[in-house]
Amino acid sequence: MTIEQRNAIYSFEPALIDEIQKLGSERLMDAGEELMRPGMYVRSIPIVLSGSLKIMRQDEKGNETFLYFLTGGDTCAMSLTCCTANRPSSVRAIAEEPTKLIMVPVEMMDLWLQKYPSWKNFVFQSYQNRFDDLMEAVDSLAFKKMDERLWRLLKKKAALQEKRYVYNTHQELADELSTSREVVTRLLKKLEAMGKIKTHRNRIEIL
Amino acid sequence: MTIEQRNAIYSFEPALIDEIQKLGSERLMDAGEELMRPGMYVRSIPIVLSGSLKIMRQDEKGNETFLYFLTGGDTCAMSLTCCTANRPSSVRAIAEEPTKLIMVPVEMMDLWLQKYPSWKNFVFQSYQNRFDDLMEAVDSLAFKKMDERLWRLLKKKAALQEKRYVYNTHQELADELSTSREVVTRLLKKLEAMGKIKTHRNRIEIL
DNA sequence: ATCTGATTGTGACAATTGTCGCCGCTTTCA
DNA sequence: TGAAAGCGGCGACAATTGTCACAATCAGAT
Repeated sequence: MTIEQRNAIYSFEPALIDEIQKLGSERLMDAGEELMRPGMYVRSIPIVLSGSLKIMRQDEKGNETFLYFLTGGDTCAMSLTCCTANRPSSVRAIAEEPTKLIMVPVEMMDLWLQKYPSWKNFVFQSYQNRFDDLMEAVDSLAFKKMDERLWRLLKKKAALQEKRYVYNTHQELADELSTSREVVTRLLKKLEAMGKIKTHRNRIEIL
Repeated sequence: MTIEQRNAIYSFEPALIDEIQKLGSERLMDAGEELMRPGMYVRSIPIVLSGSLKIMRQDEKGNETFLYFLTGGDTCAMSLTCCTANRPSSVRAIAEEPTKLIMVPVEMMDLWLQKYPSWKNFVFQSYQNRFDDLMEAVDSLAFKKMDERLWRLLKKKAALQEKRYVYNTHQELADELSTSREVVTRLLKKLEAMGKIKTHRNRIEIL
């Protein structure tokens, strides 16, 4: 997928697309590769062209919890704010699958905000979408029990790649839910008994 | 506190201050009064002049959880996005104490973004601050046990008004933490035994 | 083929949190 | 003054989640 195709979604002006292609640099990431970690200073804004990024929050002791996914056309709100304020990231971003990004230098942010209405819309739309995503994460953490959180995570992962299978170990899922491996194993058994999934090694089938 | 005094913080241009005063309308809220509820359409952007707003997330079943406070100079990021996109609010905003707001008509948003650099900075700064606040809320929900969440909430409430006393019932605290009254009572006893607080009727003393 | 490490399964138990019932005290208001 | 409602305290128990120990199974490397 190219930036032109994304254009259809956000109606970037042709001149803006030119600039993005001229000044931005493409980056290909393998699944599991880390784009950003807490404390890191970000000097360019990533726009996802294809694949997906998993955004995680980390506490001081290294515990993690999943926040949301970024997919095609999305950008990281954290980058937008961190870049402009020159502050370090407070989240971790990992490629969930092979992912293609275009990295836009932070210097363009301000200029384009003035110059291109579509860029301004894109930025504001991104903030709004990320707020919604965070609200969903808060709902899950505050109101749902672990079994439902696990089930929702599995469905979201399956939907991402439009596949029936989720390729994760119990430990990986536990890390994303900030719980322990045994708990995930236990709840997966429960979901299996309920007929919602079928477990395999390194792979879970959504029914 | 007037908009001029906040000006020192955000360096609003004099012309912008004039416009805010001319076009905005002041609103006084009693403690506990509701400014916004989920599903409500917002047609003006509130800027807090004095006092504080409590922002809560609600799920479909009416459970609530505290997200963050807005205090002097803050504005609601939800309003910024909801107004521009004409979408209903997804949070509840309640005055935590007697609170003075200035309500700015949403029509000004776009215009001022072009016209006043300080407004643009203000808006972006607000997004960033609210993101930070939400991250703190997520940390609390994902990584902290109830006793520490309660303790942090009490400290935050005390700091808000720079007082030793927090005037809340156990039930109110339970609602903000999305737990039950008994649990709060139990944990308050524990905090009292640890010498961190002293409980009174309708009032908790932070030591 | 065998070893090794990663993955999954399981039982027992502890800690935390949620829920119920009931009590006594205080405040409010009729 | 008396009733009702709100507030806080307490004990018992259930449900959920966290933790530990250990076994069984699978996949890949040598």
